[in-house]
Amino acid sequence: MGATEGRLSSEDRREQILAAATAVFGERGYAGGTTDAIAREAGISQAYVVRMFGSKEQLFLEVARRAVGRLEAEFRAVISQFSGEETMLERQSALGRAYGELVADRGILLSLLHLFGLGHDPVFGPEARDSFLGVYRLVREEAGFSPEDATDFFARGMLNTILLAMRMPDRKEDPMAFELLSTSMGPQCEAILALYEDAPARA
Amino acid sequence: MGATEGRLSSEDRREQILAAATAVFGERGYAGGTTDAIAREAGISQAYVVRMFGSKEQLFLEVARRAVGRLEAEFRAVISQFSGEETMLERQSALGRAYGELVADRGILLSLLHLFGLGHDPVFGPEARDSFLGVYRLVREEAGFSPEDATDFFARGMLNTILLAMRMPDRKEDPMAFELLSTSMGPQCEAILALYEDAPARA
DNA sequence: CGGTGAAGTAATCAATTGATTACCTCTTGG
DNA sequence: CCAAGAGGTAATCAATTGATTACTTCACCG
Repeated sequence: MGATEGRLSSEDRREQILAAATAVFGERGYAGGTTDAIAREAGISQAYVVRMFGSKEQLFLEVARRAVGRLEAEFRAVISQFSGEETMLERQSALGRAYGELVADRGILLSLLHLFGLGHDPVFGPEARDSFLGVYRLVREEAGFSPEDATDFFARGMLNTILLAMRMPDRKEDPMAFELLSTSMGPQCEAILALYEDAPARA
Repeated sequence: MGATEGRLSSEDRREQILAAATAVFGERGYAGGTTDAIAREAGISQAYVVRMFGSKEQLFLEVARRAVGRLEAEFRAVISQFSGEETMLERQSALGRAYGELVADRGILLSLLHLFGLGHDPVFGPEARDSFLGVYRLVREEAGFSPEDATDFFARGMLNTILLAMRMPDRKEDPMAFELLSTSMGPQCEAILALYEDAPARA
């Protein structure tokens, strides 16, 4: 995301800022992510970040809504392929792979995790609950998961996301950590660890 | 935690500040939790909070270490009761109850969750990974869980913690939310929801 | 051309916040 | 009593940060 690009259309710039904000909020959370860090990541001025979205709060809301949108879109794409002939296990791993795809755009899942930590907030709290329930409803009703299967699926997803948030892959040489990572992430473990190698490490 | 108490010994005051900090950091996270909010919660001056612990960073470190300590202590207490005759399911629900106990002191689990979100941080990142691996090791080696059982156990714990962090119990009248809560928390659901009623809501 | 509107920024502001300092106020032992 | 040390705070600082404003630059159209 260097500063090498010249002028962009409002629409393109908007996308670029959203991408930068997703990365920054994903790493630092809402309170910890500054509009200045986002601006630097996008190669523009801090003033423009704020002006384009009105406020940091609005920007985070858009980041969160995009993230949920991507998650739901990815799930729906998989669900639409269901024939009704699959075993439950097949459905579960298909959705699991969809989830795995999202790891590539790491900020998406991490931003959502940070959103979920803001339940106390009068703005983000309701947003978090609505978002989570929306995805749960999707998996229950459209993917046809039982309450137990859906809960297991989300539980595993949350553990995987937290392992990424804490950068557990940094410890993959530790046998205990590797066991945990590969047990939790299952067959996608290798792919995810590989993806993770090019971690920005823009701490 | 009113301001009704007079002078306390350094030791008592320290405990009180740690309790206040656990609650505040649990709700707002590290970046979002101010030393001033902690001071108000403890009924003392902001200056004293900082002076007692040297820095906000040190304070959060102590909060996090205490939280992990409590979690491990609770687990060890349960594990020490194991006879070697239980089924795996019995062991799992015994540890699950131990986890449930900690919900009473809600800040503990939520502070840990926020710690886990700080994997990028040069100080808190390593702390988070060490802490998590320490508890995992405990469950694997001392409680005798297989990698799969341990992973399932942690996955469920993470989902439960996130549901608390996002205040999903506020939505318990929504059938979908209630289904999710009761499926994830299992038999302890009622007790946890009851505990949650007296949520401080000190947003 | 020239001017008009969109893209973008430098400069600056006001509020917040972690930290520091100098001071106050009890208690307690000699 | 009184000195000394521990508990504790008011006042203040410097840095950070989200937001605002006035300005600049550039593309394009008539």
